[in-house]
Amino acid sequence: MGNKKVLVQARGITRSKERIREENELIILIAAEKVFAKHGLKGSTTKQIADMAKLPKSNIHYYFHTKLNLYRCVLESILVDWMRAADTFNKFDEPREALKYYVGAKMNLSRTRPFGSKVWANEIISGAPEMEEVLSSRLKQWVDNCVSSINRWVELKKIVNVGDAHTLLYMIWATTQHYADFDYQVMILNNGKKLTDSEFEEKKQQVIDLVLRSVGLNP
Amino acid sequence: MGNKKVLVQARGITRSKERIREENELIILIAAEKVFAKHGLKGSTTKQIADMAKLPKSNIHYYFHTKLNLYRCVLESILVDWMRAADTFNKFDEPREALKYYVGAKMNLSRTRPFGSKVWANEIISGAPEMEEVLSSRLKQWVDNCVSSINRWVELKKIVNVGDAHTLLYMIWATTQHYADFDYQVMILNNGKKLTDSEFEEKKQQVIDLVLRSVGLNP
DNA sequence: ATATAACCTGACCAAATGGTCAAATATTTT
DNA sequence: AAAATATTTGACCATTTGGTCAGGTTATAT
Repeated sequence: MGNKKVLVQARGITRSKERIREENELIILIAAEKVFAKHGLKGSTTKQIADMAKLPKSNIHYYFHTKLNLYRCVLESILVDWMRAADTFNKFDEPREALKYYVGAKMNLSRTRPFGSKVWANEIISGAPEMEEVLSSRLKQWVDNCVSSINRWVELKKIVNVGDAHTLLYMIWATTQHYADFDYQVMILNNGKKLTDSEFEEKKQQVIDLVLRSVGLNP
Repeated sequence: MGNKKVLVQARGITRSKERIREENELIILIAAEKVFAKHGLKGSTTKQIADMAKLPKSNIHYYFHTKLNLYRCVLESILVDWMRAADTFNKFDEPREALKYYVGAKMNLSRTRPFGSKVWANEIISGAPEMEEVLSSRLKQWVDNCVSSINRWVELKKIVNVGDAHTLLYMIWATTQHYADFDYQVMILNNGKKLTDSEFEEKKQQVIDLVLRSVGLNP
């Protein structure tokens, strides 16, 4: 069999260098997100991540050099999704719509990316050693903006006076993220069964209704 | 100087064996709670705990044998406080009082024992490998009871129909524990300053009001 | 007083871990 | 085709870690 033919055939099968890097980095990021979610930064080992990614450990270091760097990349990648969900808050002027879509978006994120939420939770619980800057700059700015919106709604008598707007925001964050971070507990209290998609949609609507009523809006 | 006198004097200063064990176990438990809160089970080292307790590492092993056993003891000790707070829920028949005191008790716990809350959060996020039994027996039973109370209130038209009572319960847990688990984030968004006692009392009242309104009660 | 039991701790060890490296293989460029 | 570049991976290493242990000190029972 001629080498050329084999090579040509191989071309169709083998991946280009660019794709190889892209694919492997993604595989590793996904594996790392799961492992970090379960064990935190210090508790996770590169071996565990390698096994989860079904790659040799050296390969992890080849693409991300150090565990800490990989961890930061995971956090960065999660941040992108979170910021997109955060945007929905400012897409609507009316509190009913803004809150409804924001809470919905956060609930969806907890459903689709629970490991990411857990990694963030772990990071914050540990005192946010790697995310200090993001928190006090990007997040702070977004929150300040958000707080202004809520205060304006209060002034316009569109919602009741909730006191400090942060309290409302924290309630929304905590409640929606609970379904990701504490999914294991939720499962146990759901008679040991994971929430089905339709069950989850129910909960989502219930959370939205609770939030709307909490600011004096009738769902 | 007679030996007897020295001995008698010494008696007043030295601790009895019983007290020594009591005191050291407590010192170690408190230190371990802090370290586990920050790094989780796998991420914490016995050396870190020893340093925090200002005792040699061997001493930690002398009293608790293994890291895992110490971790379980920390969880057990936190559970006692949590169960006490949980009791307040059933002390009142009227939803307004029951919810007010329960939310208040949970907020107080987040304030007084934030490290304990973090250890629990870490444990649940990691899939509750050590607490499976407690969750599916003791906690499940308490929650079932709680759900019944809420459903009864709905039937008696004392609160609005919240759908699944678990959703309300999760909102309360998540929101109150947020002030412990994410205290670092709360601090950063409070312009980098920890909440003062009076600020915290304000937030507590605001959370209570949000919860009451969320079930259709006018605070 | 003396024996016994509990407490204390530095020295030590086997296993695990993050990371390196050189050599092999695969793709791309010239 | 061959030189250059990128990927792959097993072998290896220094450090860290949970845990042990022997030998010491301190309190208590007889």
